[in-house]
Amino acid sequence: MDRVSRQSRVAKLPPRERILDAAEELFSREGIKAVGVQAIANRAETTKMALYRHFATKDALVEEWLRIVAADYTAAFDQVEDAHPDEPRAQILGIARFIADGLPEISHRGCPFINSVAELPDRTHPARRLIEAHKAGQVRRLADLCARAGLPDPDEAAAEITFALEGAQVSTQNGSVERAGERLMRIVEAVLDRHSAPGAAR
Amino acid sequence: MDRVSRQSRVAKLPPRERILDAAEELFSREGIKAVGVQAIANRAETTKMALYRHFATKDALVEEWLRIVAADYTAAFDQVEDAHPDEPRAQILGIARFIADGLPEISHRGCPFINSVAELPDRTHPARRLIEAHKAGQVRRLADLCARAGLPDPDEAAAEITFALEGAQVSTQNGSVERAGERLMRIVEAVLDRHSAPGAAR
DNA sequence: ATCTCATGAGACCGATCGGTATCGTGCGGG
DNA sequence: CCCGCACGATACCGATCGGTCTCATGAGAT
Repeated sequence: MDRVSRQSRVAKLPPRERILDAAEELFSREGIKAVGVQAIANRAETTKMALYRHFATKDALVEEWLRIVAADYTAAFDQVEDAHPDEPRAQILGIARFIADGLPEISHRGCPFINSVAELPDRTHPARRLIEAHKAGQVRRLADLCARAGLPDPDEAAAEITFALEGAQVSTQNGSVERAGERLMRIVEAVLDRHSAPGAAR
Repeated sequence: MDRVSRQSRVAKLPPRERILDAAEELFSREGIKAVGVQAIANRAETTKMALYRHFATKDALVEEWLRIVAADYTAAFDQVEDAHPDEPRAQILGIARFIADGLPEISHRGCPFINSVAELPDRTHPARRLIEAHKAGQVRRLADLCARAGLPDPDEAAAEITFALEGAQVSTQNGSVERAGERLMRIVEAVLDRHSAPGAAR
């Protein structure tokens, strides 16, 4: 995610890095199918040949791009957890805050995973497998935090929080809900409260 | 939504209908960009020329397809509301039930609107405008029902329900959450309870 | 019986797709 | 010093893209 801010122009990085930067920019802005390898090479100020020297196929580049995005998310979540050691509730809220704060930037462009899955209907495609593994890992991670927070049904709580996180991104992308960030935070707090309330299991 | 079940083959419908049926099938299964007009014509057992006699461009066909899908959803919601006249809470739960019941069918294919937005990054594209208008209308509709149900903050409640509906579809598509339907229903019930509770405004 | 017009069939267009081959050049390590 | 190798530029490949054109045919209305 901090990969985007790199200036990437004057002090030229090696071609492979420039290609990945260009792919990040173009894939997340226009979509996978809408971007040709020539366009990526142009934006990376290199050539198609150089691209194919580092990546076997376009699909392999897509996969590597998604692998990096997933790693960035995971690293960001690690950082949030480290900021609140042994405070699972604060860690969950920190993750929600991280997504909420990202909404304005993501606005109308959308989550790269959600968008990419839409373009990868084949569940056996390596890139799609990567996304599904990443998302499943995030849900497990949330469930783990919920368990550590002492919630009696951590899987249910994690699922509810996940729905809210994904829904907030989708609804921001299509502009149907305003102030999605604040609402997202309120929802997550409410989920935590409801699940930790003693007799409130419906 | 019932358009899918049409047999559409032996007792041939007029070409325009067959083309729209083929578009529904292929666009929702493979995505917009992944499907060529030739493939649509083939599946509709007609020709590209016939297709272009009824639709000015591929984009126009995409737009018409989405218009029909949106109308189908709206009609389904109408039907749910009619089934529970003057019972806004039951109407809201009925809408959630409708989405929850659709999850297994949608499974791994995803919501056509969410998927299409991912392939339409240009917010001025007519098809994207149509989707955004539809989604905004659904949120307004939910907020209206929430208001009629006497909830003190109908916009907030509608946003929370919307997040849950969208999130459930996304998480079902990428396989990260099991039994999403049951969980969706529990969330919506909890949102209604929390917002109708007297002193519970945080 | 005839006229009309939507249809079906298929060739064709320029552009672009993902991917490959060729060749020149320049920089860095032995 | 010079040799190897990654790089850049360019041309090319077959396939497919969205979209157009021509023409034969067939069913319905008059």
